[in-house]
Amino acid sequence: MSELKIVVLTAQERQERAVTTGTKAWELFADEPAVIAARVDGKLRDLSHELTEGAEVEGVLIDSADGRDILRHSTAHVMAQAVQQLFPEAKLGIGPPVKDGFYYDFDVETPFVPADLEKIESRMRKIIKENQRFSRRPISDHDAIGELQDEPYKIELIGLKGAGHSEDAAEGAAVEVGAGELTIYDNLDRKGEVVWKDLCRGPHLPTTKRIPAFKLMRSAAAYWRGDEKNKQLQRLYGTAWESKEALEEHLHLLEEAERRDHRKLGRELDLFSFPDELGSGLPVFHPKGGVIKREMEDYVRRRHIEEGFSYVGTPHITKDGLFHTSGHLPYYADTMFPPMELEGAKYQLKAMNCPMHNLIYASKGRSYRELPLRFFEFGQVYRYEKSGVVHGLTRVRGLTQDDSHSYVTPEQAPGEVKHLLDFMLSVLKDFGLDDFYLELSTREDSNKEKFVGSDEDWATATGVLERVGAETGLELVPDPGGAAFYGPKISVQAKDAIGRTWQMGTVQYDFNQPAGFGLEYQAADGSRQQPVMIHSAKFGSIERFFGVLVEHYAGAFPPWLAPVQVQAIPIADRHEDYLYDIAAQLRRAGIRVEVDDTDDRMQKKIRNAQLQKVPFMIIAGDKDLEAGAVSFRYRDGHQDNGVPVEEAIARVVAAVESHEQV
RNA sequence: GCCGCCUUAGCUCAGUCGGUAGAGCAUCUCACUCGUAAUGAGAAGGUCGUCGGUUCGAUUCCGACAGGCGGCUCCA
Repeated sequence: MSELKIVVLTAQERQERAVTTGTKAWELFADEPAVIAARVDGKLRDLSHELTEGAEVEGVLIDSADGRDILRHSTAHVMAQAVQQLFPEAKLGIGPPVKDGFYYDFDVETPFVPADLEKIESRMRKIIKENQRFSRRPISDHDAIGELQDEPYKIELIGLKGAGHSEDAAEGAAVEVGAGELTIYDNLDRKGEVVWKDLCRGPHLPTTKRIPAFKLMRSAAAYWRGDEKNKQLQRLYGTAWESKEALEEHLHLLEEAERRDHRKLGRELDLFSFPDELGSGLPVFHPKGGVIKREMEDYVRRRHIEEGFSYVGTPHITKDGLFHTSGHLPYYADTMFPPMELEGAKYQLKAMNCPMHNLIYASKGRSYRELPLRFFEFGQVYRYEKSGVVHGLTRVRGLTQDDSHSYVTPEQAPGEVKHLLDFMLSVLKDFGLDDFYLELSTREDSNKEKFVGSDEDWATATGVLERVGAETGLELVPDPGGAAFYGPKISVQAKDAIGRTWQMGTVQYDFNQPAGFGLEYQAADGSRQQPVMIHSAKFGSIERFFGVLVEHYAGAFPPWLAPVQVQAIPIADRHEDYLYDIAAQLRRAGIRVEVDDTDDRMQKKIRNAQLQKVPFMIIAGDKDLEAGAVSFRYRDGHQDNGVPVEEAIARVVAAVESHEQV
């Protein structure tokens, strides 16, 4: 038997080894149970992969990103097998790993119900116990089509791959057909007989028993190949992890997210509500939510003025001609509330502010000396979002944008984009969000009719955003096809306290609307030139940002945002006057303070303040009165007793002014 | 918009295999005045989401609509 020279890579070293011909990858990792696949010459392979001369091999650990994907993909196969055993008529769609889990789509007569998930889950446990082997088998397109006669969706994928479209077949389709030759994975029982099979690129775990922990999460419908014109399949979502502990941790994180849900906290903390009488997606802010909203607005208005913006105001409704001029109507009509007819004209609710700002720009002749000219307002807009997408404060039908438009010369554009990005990031940081990445949304060349403007203009605009985005040093993730019809955009994605990302503000480069509105300025040489306008919203929408803040802080806002900053609690009635006096002093210092003079017991008052997540409790009894002091209790339960009144007030004021969390 | 599920007091939820409903918290009243997460007693509060149908009778069964939840598609 001849020898092969191979290289085994680990994080630490590169080890050259000689092995006999026919050696499989698993033989290198036989004493490493956490290795569930191999990376051979940079490509992920099954452990059963046969090594060739010169191969560079690295073990893939089950708890690595690739390892988890493989684990989840294999678990998806187990689920699909269970489904087809229980529902033999189910046809297979696509079953890829996704963030934190996996799904598999099925075409079934009747949608799955929760009880089905339990049945499927227990069948999956049985399959896992059977220790089925995942066995890879290359196959020609022709033979695969013959073998998969009962799986019409798989055959469609093969057809698309044959036509060279495997990558756009559907999100996740690549895990089924990939590029190059097709493979089928056979699930073999202990006797080596094929019990199930699926078209799949792999790689997979060696056997089903290598799935340490999984759980089915929910069922939902999903359009075949992600297109709403196609049939809806039934999608089952599950998750799988390298250990029971990791699964528990994941489930715990989901619970934590539920605990932070802004819809729940909004009710509990009396911040806002969605009265049915108003209609879906139309929030009202209660007094406590109003405090937070006003603090946000006051802050961001002041910052805009500091950054050279002029505060302007525009109406909520306009004749529809304006949106024809701006070019919105052909592209955006579906998302706008339908027009109302009055005096022979059609009036529409405002869905975006930019056209109105353009009118302010156009209200008089403009000189190059005025540029950059920056307008800003809290523009309330109304968008007829499809009923199924409305979601708490993060997706509403009536929203307020902290919307600005900078009118600049083409030469000034890169500088202004940078100005806006830096500004936006500093705003987010002041609200306690400091982990970001950027997304660059561009035109999709294959779908040009969705976008207005020449290739040259798009290239210029995209180039500017890309360059400036890169200069921030933040990760810049491409989002082809995500641009507005009038120009490309950069959006800021912020990570919250438990690692979820939210789309916040945007910067958009627009060369179309200035042309549509005939905007111009007189240049130094006396000629008339067209400005570039740059749209930007720092929060994005006040409502969404509000919702994100609630979840980020889990309702425990830093003092400067907290609706009630100080809850004063007397030990007994006789201490109330003392606290009224301190409260008056705090109010004069601009602090939002309440004295709890209900006839609850003092323990109950503390509980209530705690549940309302008030940052400072100031408690006073006989001891404090004597000493001219108060006692602090913080949200984490820790106390600071006997603090002189003056010092106590200074402490609260300092915390509010510094925007710090306590 | 599409698929599935859900809607009982302000909130969280029981319940009625078809005979018009109950708890805890919150609210109000009274008593208690208390040192760091729930004092006690009492009262009040619901045309069981809306509208139709079936039925002697519907909160319960059926349908439509509205609102919500989880996804898909879309998006600030």
